[in-house]
Amino acid sequence: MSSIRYALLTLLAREPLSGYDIKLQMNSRIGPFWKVGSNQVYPELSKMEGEGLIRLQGTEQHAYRPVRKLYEITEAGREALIQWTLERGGVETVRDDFLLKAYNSWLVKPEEMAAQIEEVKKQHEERLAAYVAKVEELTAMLDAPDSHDPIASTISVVEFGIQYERLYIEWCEKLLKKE
Amino acid sequence: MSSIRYALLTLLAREPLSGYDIKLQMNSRIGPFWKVGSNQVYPELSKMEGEGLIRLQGTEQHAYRPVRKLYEITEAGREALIQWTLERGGVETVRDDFLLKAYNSWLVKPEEMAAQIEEVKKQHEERLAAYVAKVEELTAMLDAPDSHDPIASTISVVEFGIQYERLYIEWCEKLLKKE
DNA sequence: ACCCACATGTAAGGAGTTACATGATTAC
DNA sequence: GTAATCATGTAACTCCTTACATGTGGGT
Repeated sequence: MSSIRYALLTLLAREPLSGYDIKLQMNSRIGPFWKVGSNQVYPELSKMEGEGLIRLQGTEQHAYRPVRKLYEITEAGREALIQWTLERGGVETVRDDFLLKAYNSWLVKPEEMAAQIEEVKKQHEERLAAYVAKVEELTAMLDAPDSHDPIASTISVVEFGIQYERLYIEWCEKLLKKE
Repeated sequence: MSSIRYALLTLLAREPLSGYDIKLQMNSRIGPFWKVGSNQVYPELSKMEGEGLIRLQGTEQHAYRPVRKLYEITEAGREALIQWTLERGGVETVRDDFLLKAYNSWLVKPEEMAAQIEEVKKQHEERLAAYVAKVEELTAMLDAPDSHDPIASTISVVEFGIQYERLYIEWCEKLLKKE
């Protein structure tokens, strides 16, 4: 279960990063799929360093700022990540508040629900636009289609995001028609 | 934030239920969207009873078994649920392990990843079949299309599930082609 | 004046998982 | 005899969210 550590390793397998970098990438690149707060990143990095999954590559100091600690993945970390990647797990629960709210739509006035649906739809349209831009950016970076290129893997995942947002938007439209 | 209490109220708004009933319904009807364990259900029911959102409708005793406590929603509970339903919230994070694993596919041998993808695809196909059966069952129960019928709301949510599983399966197939 | 970006971290608490405890009954 | 179903509940634990704390420079 404990997947946050694999989320960190996933990013570190590609390039050395600081805790702050990881936090930023989580909230943009694989953004809406995974999120972490600083409270989880820093203690987890320490733990993982203690277990030999990552090591401190070096530190940087820019003027007045706190020391920036760059971590890199170790061979043991890479192996642990590969093992986890091939491990099988159960299907996840979706756990989306709005699905529950839709389940309650029979309780409220149709016009009030419609306003709510429109709002949710708008949020997902914004995400869709961000994903589409991301895929275009990534595709430009990838010259040859190669399944061993990390960028190709990233594109696949973001494409899932695009399909998901499209489905969500279409579903919202179907709900609006029913009201 | 997204608290379990509204999930309980959502079910109780439709019919009086015991904690055990709620647990069962969570793991079948709105199943893979939400889940609860008994550790959460029973304390939360007590809390909600104390706050006047639900009340004990009565108890049943079948032979040797523990007393079955049936709860029903109160007017205050209904109002709280309606308010929450119309409240706006942010978009949720998807948080699916397999998306992270796919993000790591560049690290592993294509044939090993393919086996993993096939396995995941199979799990989602099983879910899809369950949802399709559920929708058919619900549609048969609904005679007139009416947006104030709770069954209509349920169908909408399960239809989301169907679309989601289909998208997941198609995405798996696309991954397999890329390998 | 005030907030944001940078970069590390801690604290408090709520949410969620896994396992356990009771105890008779039915099914393999 | 082993497990599952019914029905309640507790215990121990991990995970995740929200907020705080530090401290300077740059933008509005």
